[in-house]
Amino acid sequence: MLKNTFSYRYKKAITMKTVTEMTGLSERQVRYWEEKKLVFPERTSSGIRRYSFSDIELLMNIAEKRRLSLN
Amino acid sequence: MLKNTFSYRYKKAITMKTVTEMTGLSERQVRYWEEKKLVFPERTSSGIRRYSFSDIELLMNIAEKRRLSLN
DNA sequence: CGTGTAAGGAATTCTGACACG
DNA sequence: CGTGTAAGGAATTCTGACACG
Repeated sequence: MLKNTFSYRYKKAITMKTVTEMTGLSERQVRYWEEKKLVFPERTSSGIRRYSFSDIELLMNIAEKRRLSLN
Repeated sequence: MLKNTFSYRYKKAITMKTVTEMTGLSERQVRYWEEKKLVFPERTSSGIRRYSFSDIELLMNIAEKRRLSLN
């Protein structure tokens, strides 16, 4: 059961559109932060990025910290 | 923490391609079982289906039962 | 540096239908 | 009944580049 719990959180299964909707970030931002080695999506065989819920939380944390540093 | 655990499992965030890869089912099968009221994905504003990990487990359970009944 | 955007192509998704059995 | 498939269109995703500041 615990094992499954973790797999839900870390399983890379979510595509870009859903990520931008859940985080409020733009595609550009999400890809840029990947370029900066802040997030590491997997890729499907055709090159589509797939993120985990954990990745999404990470992105939201980064965004929040950035907001705080700007104010 | 527990609340988050459940949200990972039930959050509708996964699109068709990933579902077919995780379940081994065809798109046709997944859509047909929806037609039969066995699974209930959400839809994005543009009409794209989104499934949860729970949905995927359900689909795998259905597939497994079907396999057993055929043997 | 961090992000928006237009460009062009490729992969994904959708529906309704026909086929087979 | 349950599933495959071809059709056509729409939405998504990708990369590399230019722009701005």
